[in-house]
Amino acid sequence: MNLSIAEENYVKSIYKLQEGDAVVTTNALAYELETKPASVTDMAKKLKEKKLIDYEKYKGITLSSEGRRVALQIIRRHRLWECFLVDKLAFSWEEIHELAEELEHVRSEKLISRLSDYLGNPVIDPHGDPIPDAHGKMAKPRPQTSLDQANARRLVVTAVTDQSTALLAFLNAKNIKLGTQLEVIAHYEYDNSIEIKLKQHPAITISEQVARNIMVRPV
Amino acid sequence: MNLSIAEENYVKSIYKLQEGDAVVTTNALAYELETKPASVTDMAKKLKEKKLIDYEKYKGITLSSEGRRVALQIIRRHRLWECFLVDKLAFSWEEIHELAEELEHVRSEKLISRLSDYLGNPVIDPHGDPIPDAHGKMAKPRPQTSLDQANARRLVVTAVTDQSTALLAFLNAKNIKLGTQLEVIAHYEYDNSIEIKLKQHPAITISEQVARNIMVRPV
DNA sequence: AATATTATTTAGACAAATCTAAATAATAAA
DNA sequence: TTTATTATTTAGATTTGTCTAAATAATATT
Repeated sequence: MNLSIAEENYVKSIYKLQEGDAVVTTNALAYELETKPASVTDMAKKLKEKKLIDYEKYKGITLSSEGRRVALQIIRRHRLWECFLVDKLAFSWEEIHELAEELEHVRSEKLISRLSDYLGNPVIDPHGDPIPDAHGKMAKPRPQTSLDQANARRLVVTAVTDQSTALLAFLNAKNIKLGTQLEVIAHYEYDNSIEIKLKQHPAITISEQVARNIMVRPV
Repeated sequence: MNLSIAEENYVKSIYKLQEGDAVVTTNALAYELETKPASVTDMAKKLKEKKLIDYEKYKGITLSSEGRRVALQIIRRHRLWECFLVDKLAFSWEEIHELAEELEHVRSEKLISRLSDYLGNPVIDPHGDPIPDAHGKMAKPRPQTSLDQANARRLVVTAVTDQSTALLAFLNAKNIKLGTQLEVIAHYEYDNSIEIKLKQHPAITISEQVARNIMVRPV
């Protein structure tokens, strides 16, 4: 089946919003894709026609098994390109998403399998997300939470949700980047600030606002 | 200026057909892009509006200086991706064109400059064509002719114009690939067949039809 | 349960890129 | 130079993906 870029983006977003098996609403999908609910309804009819989704009007959207297969292929392409951009072209993790967003639409099984081999068949991308293999199999996503909600002591940074230059500059100054390991020393109830320590650095205190935008997982 | 993929393909084809300064006709461009003359006329109006081409009705098309700049950028992207596919992913020269055709439309100056660095800033692509630098400067295209019209004795294979599997299989069997050096032993006037010799191989005779589809340059 | 609010869909329109068929211009042939 | 041929353009239609505004369904509130 030959999908347009628009159709691929819909499938990918539905997969993302489903998180397992939840039904995706028209409005949620419109918000995710930065489009209008009416457009989503139009596209839902097309994707149903192509048997990529299950859809009955007013009942929401879920991927069919074929839709899931297609979504995993797209995610595989996206995450492999992210690896390439970071490992080979030395991009930083905050720059890669939008580039991978374009590269992922080049549909060639052979290209992707060679790219994967070339990268050493990685199983997680630079954000710590698992990469589906050629058959769509992938490891369970790592349990990721924002730093302000993490309850483990020893953590590793997996992503930053706010891409503002102000935050990135702050993180840069504090030597916090993707893969940085840190230890939570204390939570201060008064303002919900958090004291953390990086190896070979003195402990620092960060605000709740910053902590909310740093994604971590236990290490 | 933000161009669509369709617009980029038109600009690239006009550049290709111009070969210096020739005026490109509506029909020639339609044939090149595998579309209809009426569609070319429509697009010509749009590209003129965007000041990428000079166009007056019934007078044909030429690129403006801005159009030439854009064309060279696209060609740069295309040829760098071809280098990547061959050098890093071990694709063969007959597979890379259509992949590069898609990759070239990812528009990021930073991506392309890093890719170029990563590849060692190559100045010719796997077909022997020169790669424009970031400012659009590029070496003169090498003098390329089809094997049946070459007058030099010692030649190197730079491209194959017919991508049919039959021809590729034939060339494979005879150990002829991109970069293969060969020597012309004789032209037979009777059927215009050509006798050639590869290093460490016995001389072989190839038909005019095959020779017409092998591009070479003097070595 | 009736009403208000929110979510979703339909109807109709639009822009981009294409097409076919018909009209017109340019060029070649008689 | 008139006629025939070929090239190009115009007019109007089509497809894809989108939109706005209005209508309808589902859900929440009083």
